[in-house]
Amino acid sequence: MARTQGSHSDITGPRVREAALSLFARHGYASVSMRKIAAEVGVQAGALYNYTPDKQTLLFELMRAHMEELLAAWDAAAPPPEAGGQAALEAFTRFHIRFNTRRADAVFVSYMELRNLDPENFSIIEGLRRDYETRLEAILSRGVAEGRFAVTEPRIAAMALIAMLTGVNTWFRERGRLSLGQVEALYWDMVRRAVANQG
Amino acid sequence: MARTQGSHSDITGPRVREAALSLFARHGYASVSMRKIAAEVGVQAGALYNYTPDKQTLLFELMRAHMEELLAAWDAAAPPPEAGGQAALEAFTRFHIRFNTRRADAVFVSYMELRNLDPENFSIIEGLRRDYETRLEAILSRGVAEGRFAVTEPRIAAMALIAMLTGVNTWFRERGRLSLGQVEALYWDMVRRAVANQG
DNA sequence: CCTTGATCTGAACGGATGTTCAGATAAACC
DNA sequence: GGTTTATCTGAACATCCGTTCAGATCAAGG
Repeated sequence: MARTQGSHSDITGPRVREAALSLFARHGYASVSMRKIAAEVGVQAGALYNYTPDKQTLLFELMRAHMEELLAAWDAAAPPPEAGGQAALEAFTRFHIRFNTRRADAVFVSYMELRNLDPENFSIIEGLRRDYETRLEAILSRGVAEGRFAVTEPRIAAMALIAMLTGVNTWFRERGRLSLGQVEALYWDMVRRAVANQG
Repeated sequence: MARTQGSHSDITGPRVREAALSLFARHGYASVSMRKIAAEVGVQAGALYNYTPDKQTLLFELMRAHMEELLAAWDAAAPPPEAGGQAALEAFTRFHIRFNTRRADAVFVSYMELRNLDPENFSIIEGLRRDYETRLEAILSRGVAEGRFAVTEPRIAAMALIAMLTGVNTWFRERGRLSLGQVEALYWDMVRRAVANQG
């Protein structure tokens, strides 16, 4: 087994993943060869196999790591259960925009390359995605129980809101006209009204 | 030039495009070889070059046709300008869901394969996409002028709503629990409230 | 200082890729 | 019915693919 001791592989491993993520996001998994990834790292193609058993696993591990970091980050940032549904929904909205815009490559790859996953790998990633949707669905249901939200189909509303929020990535640029805080406020306004009880 | 007379090429041309669209949607442009498309049509790979100059043009024409049909279909379905912004927004919402769910493959390809387009082809498709967003932006601005919508950033709201509506494609299935009409109603409810003036 | 073991190179493998083209095929026209 | 013309085949092309592996390299540990 490689990487068991403190050699420079502890550096090269992350560099392989970074190069792969960046290239997969820009050109697509199928269009990026192991030789191109190796060239980006400054190494020959064969050396990559010290860090991944094959190309498919490299893709899968990138996606799995991203989804698990997403879930862990939200679980760490979520308000306590005694907070109201409204507060939780605002926190979720702002969290999702902030987290996803900082990891645009990983978000992009985790969505676009699903069909290049082996069936077993696909269902694992799909399961993690469902877990994330379920977090939002629970918030919406809580708000309905409190009488503050009017949402007849919480699961579908959760998917709709996540799609809307993830869409920020297609146009947001760090140095654009609007700051991240302004974008969060704009979207939170739409989210709040979309599910509010009195409208 | 091929296809100038009434031979069976008038049949084969569309069959090539259908096979390519279906395969591109399922496996991705880069993963689908000309030989696989040819096999789906029941022909050898070389024969495809009677219908497209190369693989890139085949992809581009699929995307261009889809975007132009989308714009034409909306322009034909849009309420007259004297109709209110609210009526136009409802029409847009229902149109977008209906049109996109019936052409899931084309929608999928036109979004996922953008990075596999040559730069010139990319900017043409991007322009058509902007045209479509502008249609919705104009509706939102009209509603604001009428005092019925509260939208401070119509362009961003348009992109947000389109992202939400297109997300239907990721989960909607023809024979699922909800009919297309019910889905339209659910999303129209969220769209209406997200931009409504009084909330 | 010598051994150990992780890491990398460079070549090789079988196969797939987009595209071209000479020649076969067959349908449409005069 | 013979000719034209569109269409298709089947082979060939140069190139790239993921992956393997014997041997070189080189830093660390005893």
